[in-house]
This record gives sequence, C-alpha cells and structure tokens, in this order.
Amino acid sequence: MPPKKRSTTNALPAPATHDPVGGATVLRAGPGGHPPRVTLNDIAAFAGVSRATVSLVLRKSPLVKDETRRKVDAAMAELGYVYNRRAANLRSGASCTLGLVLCEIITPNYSQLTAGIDEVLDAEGYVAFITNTAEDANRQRRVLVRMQEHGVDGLILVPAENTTAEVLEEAHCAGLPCVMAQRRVDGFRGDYVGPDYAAGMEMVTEHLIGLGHTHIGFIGGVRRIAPLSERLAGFRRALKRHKLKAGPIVPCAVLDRLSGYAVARDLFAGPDHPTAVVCYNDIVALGVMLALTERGLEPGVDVAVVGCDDVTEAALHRPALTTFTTDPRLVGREAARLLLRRVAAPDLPSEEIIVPPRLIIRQSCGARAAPSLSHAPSRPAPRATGKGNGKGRSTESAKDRSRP
Amino acid sequence: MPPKKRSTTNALPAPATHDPVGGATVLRAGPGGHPPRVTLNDIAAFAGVSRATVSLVLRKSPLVKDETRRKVDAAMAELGYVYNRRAANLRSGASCTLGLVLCEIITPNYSQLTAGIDEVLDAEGYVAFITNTAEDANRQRRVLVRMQEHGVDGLILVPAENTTAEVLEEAHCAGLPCVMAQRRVDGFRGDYVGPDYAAGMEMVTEHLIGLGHTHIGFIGGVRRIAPLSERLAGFRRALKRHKLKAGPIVPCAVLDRLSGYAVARDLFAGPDHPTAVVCYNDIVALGVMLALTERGLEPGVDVAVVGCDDVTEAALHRPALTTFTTDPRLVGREAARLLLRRVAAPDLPSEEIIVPPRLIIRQSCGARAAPSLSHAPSRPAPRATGKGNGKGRSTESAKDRSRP
DNA sequence: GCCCTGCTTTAGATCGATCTAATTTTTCCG
DNA sequence: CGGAAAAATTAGATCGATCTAAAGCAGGGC
Repeated sequence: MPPKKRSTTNALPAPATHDPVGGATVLRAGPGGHPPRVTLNDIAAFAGVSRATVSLVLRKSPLVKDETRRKVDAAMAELGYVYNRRAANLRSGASCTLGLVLCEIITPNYSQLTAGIDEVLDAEGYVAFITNTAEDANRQRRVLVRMQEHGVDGLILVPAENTTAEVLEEAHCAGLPCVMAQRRVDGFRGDYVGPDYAAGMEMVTEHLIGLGHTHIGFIGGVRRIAPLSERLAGFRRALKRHKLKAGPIVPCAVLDRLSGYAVARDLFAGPDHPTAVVCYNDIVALGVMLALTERGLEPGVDVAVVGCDDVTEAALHRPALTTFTTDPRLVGREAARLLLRRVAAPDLPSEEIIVPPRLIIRQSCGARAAPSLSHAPSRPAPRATGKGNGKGRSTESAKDRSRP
Repeated sequence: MPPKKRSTTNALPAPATHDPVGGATVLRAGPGGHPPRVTLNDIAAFAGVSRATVSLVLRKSPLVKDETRRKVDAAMAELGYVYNRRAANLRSGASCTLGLVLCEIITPNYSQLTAGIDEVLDAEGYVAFITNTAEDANRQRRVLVRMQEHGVDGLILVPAENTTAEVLEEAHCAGLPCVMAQRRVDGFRGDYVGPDYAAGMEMVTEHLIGLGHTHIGFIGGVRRIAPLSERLAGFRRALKRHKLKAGPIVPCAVLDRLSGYAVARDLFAGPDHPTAVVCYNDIVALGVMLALTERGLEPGVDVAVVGCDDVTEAALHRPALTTFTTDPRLVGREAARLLLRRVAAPDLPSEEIIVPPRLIIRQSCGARAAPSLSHAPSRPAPRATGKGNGKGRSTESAKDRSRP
C-alpha cells in the first residue's frame, strides 16, 4: 500500500509590512518566495526613531528613555518583528549556537546525553545543531566542517571509531572549543567529560568478590575503542587488590546482544567455567544471560552476571541485571556547561570531568534484593559535584515513562 | 565522591594568517578571544584577484577561467579557509538550516525519527537544530521563536500536548514552512507525516478476531491527545466489520508501564474479563502483561495482548509482544523530504503522508510463531512509497546492535 | 582604426544587525 | 539666561558573504 497523500491549499500568507514612506500597508515578496522579514529599519521607521535606538532597546540598554522604549516595543509587537540573530552575529562574533556530533543517534545512552545537553543549553539561550556520524569517518569530517561553516561557537563530540587528533585538526577543529563526551581522542587538545568506567568496573567486580566469587571472567568489548582498556583496568584492579587471578577475558567483534550470546555459549559449554562474569555493557550481559539459560544455568543463581550502563532493559529483564549507571544525562549536562565555560574563556586550561558511577544491585548477581518493577529513578538534575553519591549503592524502585 | 577534574593547558592556537600586505605570517586576535576567521578578502588578496571572483569560484561558477580557479583553490587550501554560511545567507536568503522541535527526546521512537531526518538532511547539505520541549508549552514557544531568530528555513515539529493553531501562530510559525510529525495540530496550515495508527489498530484487532477472540478490551491512552481517538477508530472499525461489541475501553492518566499495570490489575480482578486486550502502545502492554502474570494469567495463553510501536523491548520480553511498527525512522525521512520540498516551493498545496503500519506477530497474542532472539530487522532505507509492504505481516528474526 | 561579440573579472551596493563616535536634547545650577 | 554636565539619540562604518551592472580584454569583420 503506497502512502496516502492528501492535498489542501497551503498558500503561506505574506505578513503585512508597514511601508515607511507612504504609511500604507503593503505585501512584499521576499527573495525565492520566502516571506519578507520585518527588520530593524521597519521598526525604526514605524516608531519614528533611528535604527540604532531600536537596537539599544533590543539589547535592553539602560540608555534609552522609558517612553521611547515603550514606543519601540509597541512597534515590534505591531509589526510582528522576529530578531535576526544571524545578522547580529555577523557583526558581533558569537552565535549562541553549538554543534553536537554523535557517533550514533538511536542508542538510549546518546538520547540521554542529548537531553542533558539540551537542558543546559535551553536555560542559557543556546541552540545546538545535531548530527549523526554513524561511526563513519567521512561523514564525521563532512558534518564537522559544515557546522563550522554555520558558525558554531563550539562542539560537543562523541567521536566516531578511529578518530585521531589529526582527523580533527584536518577538519579545522583545532581553533574551536571542543568537548569530547564519553570517548577520548588522544593527543587532541580539548576537554573531556565522561563516566568513570574504570571505577564502575572496579565496583561491580568488588561486589562479586564480596559475594564470594573467585573465578570471574570478562566478556565483550571491541579492542580498538578506548573504553575497553579503561574498563579492563578497573576489573583487574579489583582482582589484584584481593590477590585473585582474572578468569577468561573474551572481547568480541561487535557489541550486540548476539555476540555476547555467542561468546557465552562457548564459554559455558564445559564444566570448568567461571562462577561470575563481568560484561562490557548491559546489552552484552543480556545476551550472556540468554546463553546461560540455554545451557541450563540460571543467571543469578548458578552464574552471577553484571553489566554496565543501566539501560532501561536492565531493570526489566528477569532476572533484573546488576549493573552500574554511567549517567549519560549528567555527562551531557556537564559537557554543555564545560563547553559554555570554554567558549567564554578559550584560553583557560583544559579540563576533564569524570562522572562517578553508581552501583545498582539487582538479581543477576545473586545478591538478595527486593525485585522491582522498573527503572532507576531519574533524580532531579543532580550536579556531578554533589558529594556522597559516588560510591553509592542502591536497590531501586521507581517508575519509567513513555510517550506516544 | 566529587567528580575528578584534571587541568592541562588549553591555549587554543590562533591559526596563522597570511598578511596580504607584507607577505608575513601574523597572528590576529579575534573579538572576544575568538580565533580570527579567514575571509574572502584574505583569499582574494592572497590569490591576487577580487573578492567577487573568489565568490564565483566558491559557487563553482562556469564563468571563471580554470587557471584562476586553481590559483584561488590553492589560496583557500593554504590559508585554511572555512566558508561563512551565515554571512552568505544574510545576503542570499535561505540558510540550509532546519529546526527540529520534539515533545520528548529520550523515547526511542523520537530517536529513530531524528535519525531518519538526519539521514536525509545530511545528504542534502542541511543541518538541523534540535530541541526538546518536554511537553511544556512555554518551552515550546520559546524554542520556536529562538529557532526563527536563527533563521531556519523550516520546522519539523512533534507538537507538545495541547498545542493549538493559535499557539503556533503566536510563535510566528504561520509564515514558515512547517511539517508536523506523528501528532497533528488541527486548524494549522501545514503538512503532516505520521503513521497510520488507525490502520494498525484495525490490523491487530482483526488479527485477534481471526484467532477467535470475541471479547476484546482496549487499555491506555490519554484522552486529550489526538492519537487516542485515531487508534480507537481503527479498533472499532475492525470490531464493527465482524459485528462484535467492544469490550471495556480504559484510558489512563499517564502513559507508562505502571499505569498499564494498574489498569490491568483492576480489569482482570474478576472472572468476567476480556480474553484479549489491545493496548495503546507497547509500554502499556508490557505493564499489562506484568499484571496478568501477577493474577495468575499467562499472557499469550490465557489472555492475548497486543501493542503498538514495536519498541525494542517488545521483541525481548517473554512472551514477546505482538504489535505493529509505526516506523518512526521512515516517518522522519518522509518528513524531512517533505519539508525540503515545501521550502523549495512554499506555495504548493499542503500534503499529508501516511506511513503504512506493519503487523509483527509474536507470542503474546497466542498465535503460533517461532520464538526469536531479538528485534525487527531494520531494512535498508525503504521509502514509504514502496508498494506491497502495507498490510505486510512478518514473524521476524534478526539482530540488534548497541554501542558503548 | 573601430565596433561588436564573447569571455573574464571587478567595483560597489546590499543583506540586517552591532558598534563607535559623534550630535542633539534635557537637566541643573550659578 | 548661559553654559556645562548628563542623558538620549543617531549617522555611518562594519561584519563576510552575494549580486548586479559594468568594465577590461581578447579576437574577428568591416
């Protein structure tokens, strides 16, 4: 069935413009059929003052007399004036515009990041361009340049795989304030905001050790991406502290449920398997649990499984997945704040903001905890600077929402 | 634990600029500490031609001699020129910029929509501003105005609840090309792209009737949002065709899992309950299934449950949820294409594009179907115009991916 | 040599705001 | 009332591109 199309007339009405000379109301056709824009000159003529005065009113200067201000405000309301920020920016520099370049747009993780960024930008009067690179280096270069052509004041970047400092410099990013989120780019001068994967991994591993496990494996992770080594470091740190040897460490080619499943099928084929596995992330962990079930092993009873990220499904799966949050929304907020600071002061030393993880104990690790219906609470806008929630543990119960 | 901050020097290097007079390389400080921008004039001076000629080269005009073109290209490469689209737009009108205003940013549905839009815009050289209104009318008005201040050529809008034509007109949207996605605004002159909820609901209801059900209820939906009546219409149409009476119809205040759960708990308390329920969407359906399990009723065996949207969890839940896709990515692509057409020709009649639903039969309806590991296949970029996939049914098996 | 044609190039106005450096108006006080 | 200081307003340059209209420069025909 082809999509239905229905047509009705859609003649966009050209707004009425006051003619400064004759005092008549006329309809002007803009270039290319675009609706004519009311400008400062129109307002000035209508209010009987100069363009400069109108500009002062716009910028809420204390220089203008109240009476004049009222006249001008009235004129703007009357003519339906819309401020032209592009023209203003051309003269004055900053554009109140940022670029958000994501390696992937559909993952909940990045939606949360985007939401956090948007929250801060909205409050500060900024707007962000968004683009997806889909992990494609060419596409990334293209959109980076395009955003600069549009005059963004800075960039928030979740770099695509294999992004190097040279790649970014070649895209003219060297002179522009840049904040990397969640993935670092070695050797590139810029700021970084991301979760503390190492600490989180250390935390979940420590938790497993506390439950008595001594034979603990690690599943998942693509070798070439930086986050893997960071996570493995945390995993090994916890083991080392307790003088334990690491069990099998099995990266996989792709980070999806299927590959976690495939790896676990092999790993748990024989009798001599680990009693607990730490997974690269929750998605992999879900695949692992499926494989366990198929092998007749009950996750959370026969084998403990833990993940990373606290995706929505982690709470909904049975058994619910023990994991730690990487709080992408908070990462987003911090990244946006940092970028705005950087835009205001480009020469200050660069920063790194590491958002502390929070352990979420559910059933898949075998610890006793009340089963819960749903998702981790999205607390009202906590700042990363908040103290005491760093090594926090929680067994949660809250609600999650969804819209049509 | 407060977030760790680490500082290193971050002096953004001011790009080297060729001084057109002395031939020396100097460092200029831009206003507000911003890096100085290389302009057409710089290129012109360096290449020994006029600004107008450089402009012609930029726009690939056939008027310039090849030799001149090469000289200019070399100069641009040498000086690291970045095109200033804002300045260009100020003169020439269109900005190659669109606004995307979403009522909610974190739902997978809207991420998919965004991805679809981005896909088309990237190919066409456009960029989109994104903002979240979080269903807040004030915030929506604010961002609508802000986007117009930035000079977008058009808007794609998933309107917040209670958005009326007056609200949009008050935000100066009347003169701007606007495409509504997924939610209509009655009385507002603009285009619409959305899924065919009515047909989808009719399809799933029809499917239940085909399985022998005669006592079918409807759960969920917020009264004041347009999509509810559309869905109910489809539900009723199928029943009417088979001369069946509708079972209980129970909207709920909020569209989350919990409220679906609560409604279903009550509905299935007594013995005289429906044998099948159609749910407003998948999220509600998941809550309903949870309630059924608690009541000792097995979803897909004792009571058939169907949803709408085909969210990721629908495939992952046990029993997997029978539902229909509303293909938000395709809706996004179609919306972007339509908006670009509208920008190019604002006076053409307005259009409505209805994306056909696809029925996905899994276990929760009680039909026999092979259990599958994961999510519906995301086929490569089908156009809504494709024929024959309208009333399509599928029992699927594929993979889903996730990235760190 | 002169004019015409076709190919290239360019000077200067323009888009809609800001910003600087006045200029004009008002206020205040001796 | 004169004149300085303070308050309010404004003309005109400017940002970096596009666009128009015209100019420069070949070569060809008379």
